[in-house]
Formats: sequence, C-alpha cells, structure tokens
Amino acid sequence: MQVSLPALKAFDAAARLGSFKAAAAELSISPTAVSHHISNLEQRLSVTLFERAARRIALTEVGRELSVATCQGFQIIETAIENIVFNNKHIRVSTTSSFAGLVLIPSLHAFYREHPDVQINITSGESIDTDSYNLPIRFGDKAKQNEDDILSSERFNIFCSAQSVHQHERAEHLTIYTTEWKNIELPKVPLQAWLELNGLQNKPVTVKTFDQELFGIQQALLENALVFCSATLVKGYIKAGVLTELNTKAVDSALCYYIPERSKRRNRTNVNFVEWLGHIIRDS
Amino acid sequence: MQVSLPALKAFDAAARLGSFKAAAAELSISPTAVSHHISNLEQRLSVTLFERAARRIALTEVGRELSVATCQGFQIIETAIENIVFNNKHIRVSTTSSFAGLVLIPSLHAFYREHPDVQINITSGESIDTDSYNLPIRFGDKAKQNEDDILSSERFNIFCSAQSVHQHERAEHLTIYTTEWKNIELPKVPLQAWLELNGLQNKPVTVKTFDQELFGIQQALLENALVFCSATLVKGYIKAGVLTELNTKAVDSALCYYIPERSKRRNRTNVNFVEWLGHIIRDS
DNA sequence: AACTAATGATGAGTAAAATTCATCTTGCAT
DNA sequence: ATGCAAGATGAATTTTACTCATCATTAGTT
Repeated sequence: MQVSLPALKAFDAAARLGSFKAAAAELSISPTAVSHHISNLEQRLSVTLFERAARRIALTEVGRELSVATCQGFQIIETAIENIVFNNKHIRVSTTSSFAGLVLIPSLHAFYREHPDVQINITSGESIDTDSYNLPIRFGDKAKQNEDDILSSERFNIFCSAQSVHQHERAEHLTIYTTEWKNIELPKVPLQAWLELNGLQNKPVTVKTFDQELFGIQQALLENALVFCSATLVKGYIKAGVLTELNTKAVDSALCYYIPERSKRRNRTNVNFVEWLGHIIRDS
Repeated sequence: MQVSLPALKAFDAAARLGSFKAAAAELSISPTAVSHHISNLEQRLSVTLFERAARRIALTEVGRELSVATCQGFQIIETAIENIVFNNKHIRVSTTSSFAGLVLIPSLHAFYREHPDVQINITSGESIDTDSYNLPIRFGDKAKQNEDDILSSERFNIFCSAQSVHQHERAEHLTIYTTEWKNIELPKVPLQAWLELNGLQNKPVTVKTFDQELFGIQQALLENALVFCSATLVKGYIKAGVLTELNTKAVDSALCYYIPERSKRRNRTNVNFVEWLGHIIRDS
C-alpha cells in the first residue's frame, strides 16, 4: 500500500488550488501528469479524493482530510528547507566594535568579491548564542575556550601614527592609550609585562584607558600619541601606512578571538567565511 | 533549488534510525540508494547533513534541524494515509437494536463473503454524528430527512408465527403487540390507519406495547400472538418460515430508515456497504 | 598486529517512475 | 450548433531512482 510522494505533492497542490491545471503550473509539470498522479493515488488508496464535475473539481470528505495533512506536512518540510537555503546565503556575524570596525568591515569587499551571492550582516554587541546560524566572534580568555574554537591568539605591542614615530623614540615621557575591559572577568591587557619585556618599567608613563581598543587607537591617531593594543586590530592601518609598530618587542596575552561552539555553526557559508577570516587575521 | 521528495524521505529515515543501512531496510531499497539520495540532497542544498565517521554517521546541526521537520511533516502525512486505509477496511455502523438484531446481523455473513477483508463493527444506541467514518442508520420521520439520505420507506402490517396463522384468522378478539417510541418526536405507529384500511376499527382489540419493535416481535413469537410492525424487520423471519404476514392490507407510514448526511460518509467501503444494504432491504 | 566483517562511497548500467503528447470526453458560454 | 476550457486516457519518452560491482575505512576479533 505504498503511495508515491510526488503523487501526494501533486494532490496537495491540486487540493490547495482547487484545479489540476493550477497545480500543474505550480509544480511546473503538465496537467496530464497531475491527473495521472491523482488517479494513481485514488487507485492505491481505494478512495475518491476529488468529485469531478465539468471543468471543475471538488474535494471529497476523505480528500479534504488528506489535504489538511499534506498541506501541513509539506509546509513544515518546505519551511525547513527554505530556512536552510536562506541561511546559506546570509551570514550573521556578531562581534566587538573594535574587531568589526577595524578588521572585519574594511576587508569585507574581498569576501564579497569571492562570494557575490552571500549577504553579510554584522552586529556589534551582545548576541543570542542559541541560534546556531548566528556566528559570534568573541574576544576572551584563551584558557577558558575550547581549543578548536580559537581563531587567533593575541599579541600586544605599542603603535603610533606613522608621522610621529621618531618623536616617540626620543621622548622622555610617554602617554599610552590602552584598554580596561568593562568585563572584569577578562584578563587584563598585558601592559606591565610589555614594559618589563622592553626594560621600560622605570620610565615615566601616563596611561589613559577606554573600555574598547577601537577608541584608544582612534585617539592615539588623532593626538599622535601611543596606543598599546592587539596587533590584529591595527594590521589594516599598518598596511595602509597610517599606523606604525614601534621598534619594541611584542608581548603575548591571555586573550584571543574565538567562536563559541564553533562546530555547531558549520554550515557551508559559515565555514567559507571563517576560513576567509583566518586568512585575514593571519596573513596580509 | 528543487529537492526530490524520495530523497527527503530517505534522509528522514536515515536521520531517525541513525544508519543508512537501517533506513534502506525501512524503505525496502538498497543502502546505496540511500547514500545516493543523501549526497544528492547535500549537493542541492549545499550543506552537510551527516558527519561521516567509519561505520557510523551523525547528524550535523543543519541535519538535525531538517530532520525535525521531515520527521514531523512525514508523520502527519503518513498518519492521515493510515487513517484512510484503516477506515477503508473498517465499517462502523450504529443503528437501532431492532434493525441490528433482525436485519443487519442475520445478513452480515453474505457481506463478509463478498468483502472478506472488511471488518464490520455494529453498535446499537446513540452514536457520534460528527465522525464522518461512522455510518449511522437511523429510524425517523420521512418528512424531516433529506431525500438522498433515505434508505427505505416503511410499510406496516400484522404478522404472527407461522403455526398460529389460522387460529388468528378465525379469532373474535385480537391481542396485538406494537411499539410506542420513547422519542415523542417520532411519528406514531400507523395502527389506527391500518385498522381502518382493513375495516377492523370496531373489532375488539387488546394492544400491548414495547418501546422497541424487536421486543414486540419476540413476544408475539413466544405467545403465538400478533405483532404490528414494519415489514422490513420481519423479512428475515418470514423468509425463514418463522413468521407469516396476515392476509391483510399493509399500510404506509411516515417512518423510514435513513443515513444522516449520507454524502459525507461516502468512502468506497461505506458506499459498497450501503449499496449492499439497499439490496437486503428491498429484495429477497 | 593482522584479519574480518560491517558500513558507507562511487560510478556505470538498468529498472521504474514520472512526464509528455496526441486524442477523447464533457459541459458551459457564445 | 460551435468553440472552448478542464480534465481523462493510453502510448511513447524522458527522467529519476535504484541496483550491482567495486573500493575505502575501521571497529572488533583472534
């Protein structure tokens, strides 16, 4: 007593549209095929599904009952498929303002060039983690993350605007912009370690902080001051010749960029995007 | 971006059973076919649905999402089909005790002989009308029913046991069993009209009543008395030579057997059954 | 550690559908 | 009457689904 699914689909369309011709149009087949499908169904189930009158059809009681089920059933399945297709063309990234503004957005055009059919939506700030289609790129404690989730381990150093490099190298007193995270759980910026590594622990230094790296970088640029921040963020500015890395030793940090539950978010588009993101962070 | 329904069905089975081989067994196809279907799906949707490990597979996040939908969707459709198939093999008749006991049940073997795969369930008493699979055979006022719903128009006459016919024909005084319906809406039994039609309105008559015709018929049989009842009910007894119709004129009544909303109950089995019932009532 | 059995992947050929085309049928509108 | 529009029917054809043979991988066995 097996009924074919294409036949059920044809019945579903005919029942919804009240016409074999219309159903055929919806399914992009000929009305003859619909007619065959439905008489096939009727034979196999030993029931009459449509009451045939001249130039029009009407569902029987049994037909109505079946159509309620096919309509519901196929609807559920089609919605799920549409959802998959949609989420394969849309990437929703949520990340910090700094990473979005300094890394992600400036490089996006390159990704669009390779994947012109994909839409990218970037949100900075909090996001809903439960949605497996969302792709959060978080900044956090390397030690607390799953190995596979980590995108990059952050190294910190001092940077300044290209034109002010020499003035800083001779300066007696340094003004350094850096970051003090709002979230106290986050490992501190390794400024002290950096000063020690470069033998500057006794040098007179004024430290000014913002709660996001982006702000310190912008301010340092405006004032020709120094900024102590992660190398990843300023890579673009350095390449563009706007910022320069001082001739000092970079220091490792306990911080990293990571994607929580990365394995759960692996649909094709996300995988492509994350792979591309890897190149952006590592190379260039 | 069209996906084939058989492929989705294969995916559904594989997702539910966690194995291509098991899915193949469920669908009565080869594991190869399942494998083909699923890689076809994966290609068309550009997603990975299963994570392949050696000798076992596991749904990806996307796969899990799709499987929830296919499982639900196909379940709804399959349940509806099973329901249709079931109701095509099962007839649920509800009718009066009299009709069930005297007409329906004694003739059932003939129907079973023609339709050995059909199960019949007979209930006497009240039934739920809203269920379109139930087949109520009611006894009621001919005038109040839809023309198409009526099965038979009832004619009444006097009957008695075969061996007591002659004693009644000569008798001065008659004892007649008949029926007084519990339901006061129902037209009365046309006993008065019958007496007048046969010129017996002045004859001394004792009338005893039950609330169901069946009881009067049984009692008359036991006592060799007379019973005034509808001809349909005693047709079987007459054919068997147990009862005899008196040599009097039968009288029409306002009563009939009918199937409320008969058109709503027309699946193949019900139609067959009602057609057969028509023969039972009319012929023989 | 090698062997075996079980699961799945792959590609080509085959069987079985789904689909179309041509031809009829039917009732409605002109 | 006449033409038209929706559907039914049957044969032919295309497309799809399926199987078979073969290969790859590996968990479990000896």
